Amino acid sequence: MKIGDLAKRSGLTAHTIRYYERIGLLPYADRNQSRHRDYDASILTWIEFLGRLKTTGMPIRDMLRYAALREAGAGTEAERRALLEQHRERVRAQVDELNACLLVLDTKIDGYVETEQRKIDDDAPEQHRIRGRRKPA
Amino acid sequence: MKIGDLAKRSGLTAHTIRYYERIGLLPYADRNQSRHRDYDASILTWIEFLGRLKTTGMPIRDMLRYAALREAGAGTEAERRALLEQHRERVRAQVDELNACLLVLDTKIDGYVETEQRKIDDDAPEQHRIRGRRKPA
DNA sequence: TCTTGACTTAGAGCGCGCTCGAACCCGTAG
DNA sequence: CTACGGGTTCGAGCGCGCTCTAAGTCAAGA
Repeated sequence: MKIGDLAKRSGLTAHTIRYYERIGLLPYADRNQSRHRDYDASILTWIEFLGRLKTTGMPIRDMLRYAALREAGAGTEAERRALLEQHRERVRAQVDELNACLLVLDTKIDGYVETEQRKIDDDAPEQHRIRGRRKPA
Repeated sequence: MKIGDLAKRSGLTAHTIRYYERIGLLPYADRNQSRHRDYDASILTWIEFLGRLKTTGMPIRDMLRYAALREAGAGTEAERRALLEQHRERVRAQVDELNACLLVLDTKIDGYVETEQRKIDDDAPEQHRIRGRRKPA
C-alpha cells in the first residue's frame, strides 16, 4: 500500500503520515525499489489506536513513550499497561469534568429559555398567558 | 480588586487576564487613579463561565462571539442560547466519543493484564497454575 | 517520447493560546 | 530619599501539532 492509499484509508494526510514517521510515532516504513513507502494493512490498527489516544487528549510526547515501548517489543507490557492505566484515569476525570460542565450549560440555556418565554408572554394578550411565569406586580 | 488579586482568585495569571481583555474576552476594566485595573468581584462569575467553555473545548473565537453578544445586552438572548445549544451538542458528542475510547482502552489494558498473568503462570511451579490460561501444547 | 501525477526529502510556516521581556510608573515602608 | 513590590503598555517568543513549499525522482499512459 502506498502512502496515498494509506492516507485515504486512515483519514490522515500523506504529510501527516510522513511527519508521524519522522517523529517516531509510526515505525520507519519499508520502501520499494523507487524509495516510495510501502505499507502493510496492519499499520492501520496502530494508526487507529493512535487516533484514540489523540481523541482522548494524550500529547504526542506521551504517545511517543508508548510507541517506543511497543517498538521495544516483549518485556515492556507492564510499563505500557501502566501508561494506559494512568491515561485512562485522566480520561475518566475529563469525562466527569465535561459532564459537570454540561450541567452548567443546561442551567444557562434554561435561563435563556425563560427569558424568551417572558418576552413571548409580554407580547401575548392577557388571556393567553400561561402558568404564572411572571412575578406578581 | 487589583489584577493580582483577581489572578489569585480566578486561577488565571495577570498576563492572561490582560490578554483576555486585549482580545475582548473580558470587558475593558475600569482603572483607578494610578491607571491600574480595578475589578468588581462579579467578574469572577464570567471568568468561571469562560473556564467552562474552555474546558469543553470551545475555541476563543467562539467565546468572543458569545462575549460580544453578552456585551450587546438585552435582545441577544436567542442568539446566545443558540450558540450554547450548538456547543452543548458538540460537548455531548465529545463525551460519547471519550466513552467509546475508554472501552477500547479497557480492552487494551485487559490484554496486557493477561500477558502479565501468563508470565506469572510460566514462572510459577506447575501445581500453582490457575484456570487454564495456557493453550494446550 | 512526453506528460501527468504521485511520490521523495529538507525545511519553512502557521494557527492557537498563551507567556514573557523590556521599559516604565506608582505608592508605601524603612 | 530610596528601594521595592506591585502595576502599566507594547510587542516578541514559545510549544504544540501539524501543514505546506520547493526541488527533484520515477512509472505508467497517450
